[in-house]
Amino acid sequence: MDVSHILNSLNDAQRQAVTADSGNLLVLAGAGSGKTRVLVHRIAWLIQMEGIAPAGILAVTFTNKSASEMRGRIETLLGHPIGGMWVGTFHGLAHRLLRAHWQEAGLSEKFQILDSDDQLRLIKRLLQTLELDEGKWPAKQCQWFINQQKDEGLRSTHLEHYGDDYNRTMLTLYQAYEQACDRTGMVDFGELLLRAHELWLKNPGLLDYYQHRFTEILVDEFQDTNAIQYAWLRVLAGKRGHITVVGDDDQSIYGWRGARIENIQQFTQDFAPATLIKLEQNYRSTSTILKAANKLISNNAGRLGKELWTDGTEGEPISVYGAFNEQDEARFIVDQIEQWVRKGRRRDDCVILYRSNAQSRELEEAMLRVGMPYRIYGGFRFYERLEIRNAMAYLRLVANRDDDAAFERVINLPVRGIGNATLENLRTIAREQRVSVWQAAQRAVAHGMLGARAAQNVGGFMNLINQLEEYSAEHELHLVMDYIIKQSGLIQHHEKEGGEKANSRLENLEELVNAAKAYTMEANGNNGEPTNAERLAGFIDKAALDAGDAQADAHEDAVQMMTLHSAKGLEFPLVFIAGVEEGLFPHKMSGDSLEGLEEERRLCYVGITRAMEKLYLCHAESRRLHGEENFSRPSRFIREIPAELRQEVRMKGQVSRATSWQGGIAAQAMGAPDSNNGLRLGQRVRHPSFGEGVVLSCEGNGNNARIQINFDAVGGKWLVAAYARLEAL
DNA sequence: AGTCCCCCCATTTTT
DNA sequence: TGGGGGGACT
Repeated sequence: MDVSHILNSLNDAQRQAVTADSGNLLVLAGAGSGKTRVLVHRIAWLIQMEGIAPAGILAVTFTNKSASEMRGRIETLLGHPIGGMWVGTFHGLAHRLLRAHWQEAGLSEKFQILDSDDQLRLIKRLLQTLELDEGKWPAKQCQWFINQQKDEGLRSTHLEHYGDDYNRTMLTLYQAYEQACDRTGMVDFGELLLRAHELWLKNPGLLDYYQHRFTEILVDEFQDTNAIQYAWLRVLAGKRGHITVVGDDDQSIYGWRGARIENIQQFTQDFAPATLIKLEQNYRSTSTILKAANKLISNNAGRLGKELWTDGTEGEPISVYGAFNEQDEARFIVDQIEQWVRKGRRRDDCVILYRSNAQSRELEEAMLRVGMPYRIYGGFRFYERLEIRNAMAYLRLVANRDDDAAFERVINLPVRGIGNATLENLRTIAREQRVSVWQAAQRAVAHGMLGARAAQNVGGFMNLINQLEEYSAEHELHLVMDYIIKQSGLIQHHEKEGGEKANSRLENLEELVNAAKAYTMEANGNNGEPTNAERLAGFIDKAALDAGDAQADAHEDAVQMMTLHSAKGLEFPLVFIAGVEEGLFPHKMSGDSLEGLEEERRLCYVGITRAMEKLYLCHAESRRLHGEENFSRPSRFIREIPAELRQEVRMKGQVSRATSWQGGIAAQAMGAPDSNNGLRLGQRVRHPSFGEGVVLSCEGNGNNARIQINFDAVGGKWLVAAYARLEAL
């Protein structure tokens, strides 16, 4: 068989990885080394050369985006649809299993996915029911606790029944939460994985079937797997299964949400015998950028070890700009991008990366000031938007009356005179009779347990839902969606809000109708002819599992802005990393533990390796944070890059921010207006005891003048100009 | 039921 | 500094 189309475009290491004997394989794939390509080509190799049936292959990713990208690339390479192959996210695959085996998994046939927002709402309600003080036990923290347990594979029954107040409270809550989910057939994200794992353990026959079916398992971004994902894979692979994992321990940046870097570090032992292949040739960056990245990451301990190289050019040195403050930093970056654009390059090719979202504001303002188009990644995605969630809640109730989360969301939205007292009544009934709130409402209305008005309003709402269901039985999904947003009164509700916001909400609702239509076509293509009810349920699952895109309009040539985390996997010719300062990056919340610091360093490694041609690292002497001025030193990460690869960008003599920042003022304060030996803002100075620093600002005049200096060694200080004995450098 | 005000908080994000 | 959430007030 001709395999040239699979192997031709590959380098030696890639080819080795693609053609490695069927068995356990760890591909340690550096940034920009062709990781996805190897995965895709290996799948093609297994099918076309090893004779593995597509249905024998399971490919796992973390995000829907990479799953669909992989699916597309496999189909392109094979030249035909993937057939029986399973390609999806951990959660998507777990969901698929649970839908197929809901009985064995101990679930209701109509179980629904509880996303984070509904999960949080449920926890808040439980805290109230349990009469726990929400000040002492913030719902967010409780949610965090529960998810953390599930990520570790722990149910409430696994936890100790003693311990301190915190442990006992969390245990009580966790138990109540599990009961509430079971009662209403809700499955949260962690539960999908946990149940799927338990499904293996509790049903040996089923496990055996899947172990024989999936003889080849491939996992992307393996360094991001958490304990339960790892356990799930391990059980499935069993003693016989062959597993190929691809990842990069140096790009493990999600430890804080349960990812275990140990999983990749110990793979070759845990899955022995296993082959290790390193992909170190980089096709993205200049050698300068790669050297910097290599050197930086070499400060981490316990690495599997890997050194990126390129046969490309050396490129420009890495520019380091020390700004006075965050405004200066932003302006500098905008300046550089303007120059780039003037040279005929695209704004699309530029990205500004930052450690925390709060940093985006200043940058945005600088962009707006000069009218430069930009796009910020992050924020709410389509199915996370309020209006979409509201509309989807109606659809969910149509599919499943016992969906308490959906019920609570829309029972009084738009307002239909059902107040908190009525709702509390219903909740109590539901709890006491161990039924869903919908069922409680039915009983309450039937037995006259509510006031006349409340009963009428609740009855009206239930009629509406029933009516929607009747309609849905006989109409296409997108028509149902359209009917819902009109009949429910959601349109009027959002219209009332007025303004630009209302417009965009209404547009989104229309878009939801389109999304439903698109889903129908997609579903019809995949599974023959699903019934209306099946399509409806499928659409609801899709919305929960795949929140959709953050932004729809991507046509304008605009500068990209995003956090370092969300930049993983992307590449840009021109990269700026802003706020490379101690306390911000590495962030002070992570800096006190070695693991935290090393993860920050990996994050920096990720940032650097995004750059193809040119990299700027920026830091500011002073930065306004939470309303107050902070002084910080350049990040240690800058120093960890060899000096010969860096180039300091000289600070400009003047900062044109506000008048108080005009250069001459410091000199004036020194009693030497217009002097050319005087100090200006940004000037480097030496103090006999504090050492070297930079002039930041000054106040007052004559003998009372005070100068603010950010010293390298001791940080920000105000000094009386007359006594400061400063020496200009 | 809706608005307003005050207080508190403040990495990183996918499913 | 600013946003979000919760409580109190109209």
